[in-house]
Amino acid sequence: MTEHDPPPDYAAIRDLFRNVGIINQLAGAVARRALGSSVVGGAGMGTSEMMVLGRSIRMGDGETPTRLARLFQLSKPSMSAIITKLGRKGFVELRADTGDARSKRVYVTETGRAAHAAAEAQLNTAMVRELAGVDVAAILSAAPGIALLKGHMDERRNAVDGL
Amino acid sequence: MTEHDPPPDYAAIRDLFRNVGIINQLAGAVARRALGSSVVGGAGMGTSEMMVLGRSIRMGDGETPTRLARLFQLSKPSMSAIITKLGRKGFVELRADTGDARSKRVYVTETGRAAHAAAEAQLNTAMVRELAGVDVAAILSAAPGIALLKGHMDERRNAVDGL
DNA sequence: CGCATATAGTTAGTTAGCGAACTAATTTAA
DNA sequence: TTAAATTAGTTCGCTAACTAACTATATGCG
Repeated sequence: MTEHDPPPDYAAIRDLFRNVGIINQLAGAVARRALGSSVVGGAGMGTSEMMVLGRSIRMGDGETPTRLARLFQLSKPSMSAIITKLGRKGFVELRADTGDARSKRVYVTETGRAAHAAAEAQLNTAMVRELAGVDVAAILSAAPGIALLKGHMDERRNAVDGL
Repeated sequence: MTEHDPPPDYAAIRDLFRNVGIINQLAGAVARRALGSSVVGGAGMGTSEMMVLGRSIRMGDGETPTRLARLFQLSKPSMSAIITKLGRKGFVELRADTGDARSKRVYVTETGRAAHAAAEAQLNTAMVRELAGVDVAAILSAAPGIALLKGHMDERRNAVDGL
């Protein structure tokens, strides 16, 4: 905290943030198009739904909506909406938490797992197509700095909000 | 284009995109808070308005809304809305294009320049506060890779949409 | 010329996110 | 032990983006 800040390079930092914003937007568009339709359960899947499904499959399901909201830095109402959509498609199931009647637990159904696998294949295909002809290693060289920045902002935000 | 793609590291790339998304979201929240109120003309300014104003001041005004939309990779209606807001605050002025009656030109007013300067100062302050205690150089090491990725996706999108 | 096509900007309607405020359940502490 | 404070999830209303479709002007070609 208490540091002798050297004059920060505003322009370079602003550029970085702006490029991050543009990448995010373009990547979102690509992902949306890839997921837009034709996923197993019919009707397609939003990128946020995909993220939640993926995390629940890879890291284990049974999380509460609030915990998922924090994990993805989304507000509780947003996560609530995402889970509702996943539920309507039959991709997740909400069960009551035995022992805390306020809480719910999110479980991925078999249908959900299949839909996620199909969607992930489409995403990977789109990603390969999107990155065709680019120096992937050069791009991945940005990963440590980006991870650092993300970690720092995460912490700060959590500090401000009191987790 | 025609390349023997080595097996791409899906997980690392997905991680990068996800971190980019989270940074974007958190940075947006910080910027929104910084610009939220108390800018010259009263009532605050959105981050997109700020971007348009900044570009028009730094690189020269008199662009058409459509060209600005393309520059920022926003849809025409979105840019239209941004310009309308800037106009209502008196930060920009729209003049007819002599020679093409369909077209308009966006000029930044003196008020707009003052508002932009004030807002930029607030943004820089917020940025310094946000990045306090972090290794800025390490973060900026991500800039080249990010710029490369952004450039690549820009090109691809323009190729797809036919500019 | 005059019609087909393309471009500039706007309008209408949708969507995904947010914050504020609410209800219900739990925990803390007087 | 009961009142106050906290936590989980939802509802409401807002904002800023999007796409699709429209109007008006420009351009290109038969």
